[in-house]
Amino acid sequence: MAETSIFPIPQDVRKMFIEESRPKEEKKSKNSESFQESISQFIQFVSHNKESSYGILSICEKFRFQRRRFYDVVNVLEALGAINRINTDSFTWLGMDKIITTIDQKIKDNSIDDPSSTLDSLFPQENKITISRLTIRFIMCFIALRKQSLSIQIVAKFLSRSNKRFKTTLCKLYQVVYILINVGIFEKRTIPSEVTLADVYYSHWCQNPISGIQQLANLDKEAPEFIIQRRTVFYTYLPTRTSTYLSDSD
DNA sequence: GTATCCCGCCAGAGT
DNA sequence: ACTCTGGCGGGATAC
Repeated sequence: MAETSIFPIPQDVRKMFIEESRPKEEKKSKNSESFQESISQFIQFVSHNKESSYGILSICEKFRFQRRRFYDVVNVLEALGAINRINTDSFTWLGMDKIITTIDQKIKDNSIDDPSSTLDSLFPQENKITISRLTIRFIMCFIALRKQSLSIQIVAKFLSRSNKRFKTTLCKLYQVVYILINVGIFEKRTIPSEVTLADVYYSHWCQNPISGIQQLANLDKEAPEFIIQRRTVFYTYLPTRTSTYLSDSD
């Protein structure tokens, strides 16, 4: 009897199937309100405990994250600078306050407040739709437009304007929103399709005076013209005649 | 019908 | 070879 393998014994039980194989128990409702809980409990935990580093696998188990989902959470938080990945299986928690810093830096690096920056220059092509890049871009939309609320549909339409991957972009934006709501960056949604930036962040990123330009009123009304201009372009990306159903293309 | 988001396949990257 | 990562988007569910 050579190697073959009647049945390869799961040598590494620790990994794989942390959650993947659990839905054996009949149908058990339909969804997992646990994902939300997992996220907030995780944030809670990690904000208090000041440990040098955490293991991805152990966190998954501890908070019952489906592995695939935890990667999403980590990527979003890492993009925002709250987490730093050390290596496979471990990361450090830098803190929620790092988010402000991270975005502030992006604002500078990308000349978001430069009147000569147009929407197209600020949001270039994007073939791979990574959740981390979408996270940053989405937040940048609020800042570039100086808006506290945006329609997720239009944002998806706008961000996918070149790659034609509306469906995928929209799905991912929803994932990002879902996570960021539980992290406190976005507020709970009330109006369908509308996503609102939490006050603290809105006032920090969107109500600060723009460098060169005159002080601006924090009202949607009296924004500098270049902001108005961007908004005009942005709202060109029509209110999709709905369709999560029309997969990509078109 | 539309808005949300659950879910996991499978292709690449990493070791 | 293997495992780890995460792009991708079908399709179920909620409203």
